[in-house]
Amino acid sequence: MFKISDFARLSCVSAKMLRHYDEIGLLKPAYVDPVNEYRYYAADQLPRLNRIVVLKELGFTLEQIARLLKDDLPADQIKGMLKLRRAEVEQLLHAQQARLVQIEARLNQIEREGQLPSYEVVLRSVQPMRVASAYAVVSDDKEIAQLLHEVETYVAGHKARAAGPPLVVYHECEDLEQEVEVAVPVQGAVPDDEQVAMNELPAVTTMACVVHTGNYDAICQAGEALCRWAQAQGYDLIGPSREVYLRFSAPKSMALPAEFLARRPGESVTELQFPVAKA
Amino acid sequence: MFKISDFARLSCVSAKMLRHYDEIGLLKPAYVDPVNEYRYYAADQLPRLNRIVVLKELGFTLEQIARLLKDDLPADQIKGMLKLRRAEVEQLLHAQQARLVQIEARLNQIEREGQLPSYEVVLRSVQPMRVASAYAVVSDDKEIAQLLHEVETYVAGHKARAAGPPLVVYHECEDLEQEVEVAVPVQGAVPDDEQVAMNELPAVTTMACVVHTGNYDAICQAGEALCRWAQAQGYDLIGPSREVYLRFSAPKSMALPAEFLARRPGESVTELQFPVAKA
DNA sequence: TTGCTCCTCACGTCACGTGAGGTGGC
DNA sequence: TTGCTCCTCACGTCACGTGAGGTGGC
Repeated sequence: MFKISDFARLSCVSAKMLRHYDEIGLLKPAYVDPVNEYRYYAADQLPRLNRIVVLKELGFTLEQIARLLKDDLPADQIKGMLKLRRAEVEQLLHAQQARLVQIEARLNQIEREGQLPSYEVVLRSVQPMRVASAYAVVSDDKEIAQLLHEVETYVAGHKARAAGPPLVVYHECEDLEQEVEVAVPVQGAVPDDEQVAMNELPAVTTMACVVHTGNYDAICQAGEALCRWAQAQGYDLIGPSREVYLRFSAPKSMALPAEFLARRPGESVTELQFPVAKA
Repeated sequence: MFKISDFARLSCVSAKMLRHYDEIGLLKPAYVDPVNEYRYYAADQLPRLNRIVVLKELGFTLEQIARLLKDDLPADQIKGMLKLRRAEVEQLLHAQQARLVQIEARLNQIEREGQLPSYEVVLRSVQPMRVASAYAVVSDDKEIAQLLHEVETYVAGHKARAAGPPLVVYHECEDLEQEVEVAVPVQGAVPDDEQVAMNELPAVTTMACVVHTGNYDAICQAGEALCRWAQAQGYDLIGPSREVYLRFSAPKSMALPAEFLARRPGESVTELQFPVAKA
């Protein structure tokens, strides 16, 4: 019989860990002195402890190890747990590889530009959205702002609550003529008129997003950053892109109603969203 | 300004996480209502949050992210942290790959034998050890047991405390003649005589160990398991092997003193130790 | 007798998730 | 007014590490 520190030395497992394994019932000492509660381990407990150590190195949790070490556990179940673990490790492996690629991309990028990128691209999935929206073919941002104002006024006029920031969906582009859908998410519904109607924007599984802050005229920079990112990561654009106005501040050149501008102080904040998929 | 749930929806970061980031000072809301403590976030806080999300995906801790986001952090430091992270990820990657190999080996093994292996091999490093030991050329286990008894008696006779289980080091082997060192670790020292002397067993960085329980005559099975393991893992034997008697029970054929046997009840437990290195 | 070893709490780790219980806002 | 949202605790996670404070063993 060995005292805990001797058994710890023999097995290269710390006394604290041995106490922990005792506590959770994974490896009970062969004998516990009833007077002073000293733990005593028998030599033939070492194989079990070694097995615990090895299974831990394979990445099993202590709870899983306890299950694996039940002596009546059929080989099929053991195989099942190993296969599960294998799948998890493969998963982790791919995640780490992806990480490594991202880190290296960032290192290269910082090498070139001397700082963290000005635009961060994040992937997310967006839910379907009920919107009041108006379609139009426009060639100018000013027209979009104007239309947006109209849709918002219409929604407000019908006592519907806006359920999120307004946005524009860029449907088709021919020459300089752009078909856009100017949309305001709403809870509930508003009646249709000739211009505004209730629509549902579809869900998008993988949306690449980038936020542009400041002068709206420079938003094309954000778009370029997003395109470069998609290219580098091997993503393709697979649907109409969106522009979400998280904070709206119209360029000075736009003559918009004063009350419209007053409600949107500070620099504009716009999010570009590109539906993408791996090429 | 957005309420926490709106900002959570926009960013795909849970409200709980936002509160957490507030608490640790990573992302404070732009405004907190002094009356009801409601948090309000500004649209232009989204780029920072996106950056947090992206850096988290790279595997940085929140504390590291906080450091990375200090606006006066020089590019060199950012590069340094990225390189450090890259090294860690590469490390993890290799560890996962090694794991995967081990898991697959185990799956194959269980496929063949229908159960977990009877012997678990573990790697550990062993410290140098002060021992009282006797050299001998033997051809029979019985002689070893006899010699061990003599060394133990000698140590006990000089009132030295045994500092661990006795062991045998297998130094050289020619034909059937085996040069062995029978050793008892001691604290302090004993005087030398013609047979027993103080020696130091060297440290071993990588010792492949396997525990054999039960009939000592079958210990060669453990040795074979260890050899197969070393072969499969690409390890070479690089020094004299050891046999540690964690619990000694002599085969019936050995005529050992009764008092010697009486102190060692139950089945014998022996650990084989092979110093190894990657081929 | 002295120092060493063992014991049992209790707290910390890391990044939140999950209630509990209570209050403000539309 | 009702239900929704927000708030602050407090506890749990996972596998221990790190003391604190006290007692037994040689």
